[in-house]
Amino acid sequence: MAGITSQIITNAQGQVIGTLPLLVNPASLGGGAATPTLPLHGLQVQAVTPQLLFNAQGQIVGTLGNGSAAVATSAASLVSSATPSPVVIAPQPSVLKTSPTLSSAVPIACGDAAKVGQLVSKPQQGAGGEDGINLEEIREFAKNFKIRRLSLGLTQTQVGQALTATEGPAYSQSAICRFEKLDITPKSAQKLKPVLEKWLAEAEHWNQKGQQNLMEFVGGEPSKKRKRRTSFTPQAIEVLNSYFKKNALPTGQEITEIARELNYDREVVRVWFCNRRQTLKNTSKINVFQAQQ
DNA sequence: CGTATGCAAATAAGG
DNA sequence: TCCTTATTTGCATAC
Repeated sequence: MAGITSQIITNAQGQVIGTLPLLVNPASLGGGAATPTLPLHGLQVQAVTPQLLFNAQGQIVGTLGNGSAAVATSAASLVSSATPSPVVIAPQPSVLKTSPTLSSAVPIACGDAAKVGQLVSKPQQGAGGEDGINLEEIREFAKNFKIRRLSLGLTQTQVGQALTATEGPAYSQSAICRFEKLDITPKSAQKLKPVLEKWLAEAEHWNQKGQQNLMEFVGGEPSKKRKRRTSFTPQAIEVLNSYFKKNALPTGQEITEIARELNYDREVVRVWFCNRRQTLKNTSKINVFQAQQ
């Protein structure tokens, strides 16, 4: 049935590290939801480096040449086709419903939002998501982004750190990874795309002026926008849980005291209780439906 | 070492 | 100010 949308280049670990542009998603039926964007990425504008694609290790993993898309079969292993689905669909450990007996697709509480990677492979949405988001375009960009990032010889971590330095929201390696894999909601992707687009263009700009400039650009300064995630010690968790067991909704005064005792920020403790309540509620909700079996 | 991912901290939005 | 609900995002660690 479904053919191959493009050739996927993977490394030895089986991770996708790039693709060879071939066709653009033929899946769509007569709809012709063709993207206005060109099938070719307009990134060879700058021939900073040859038209070769390297991975972080400096291995040649492919070329960007127009026409002669010869693939260098060096140490890197190329897996063309053989992949049933163009986009990897995350396992999504969501509630499994293997029981054919009852086809009750009860939307237990808040089902997890579908990821771009899953959505993009579908023709249309049903109801609910009236998003005017161009998933195809995002998918295209994500693929493109990865190739260009690799061409600059940058890692996800470097991008994440650099992004934290520049204006706009900060993101971690995880975020970059998820964006590239499209393991995020369309909304998030839509928000991230312009940020990455702008940053990447700037990075390429500096790279042209010399790799030293790129590294300078990448090695920005802190400038954190989002509060760093707190990591509670196991001991603190224990204490918090014991308090929670006694009273899940402590007063402001009590929160203040607990925070002082554990030596954590008051706000952090308050949020911990909020999240704890939420988790408990969701968990029990699921159990109600999943009780049997 | 770089990337992928589970769990949950942080944030957004509406009371 | 702080709650709830829904969601986004990152630490820690597995791969």
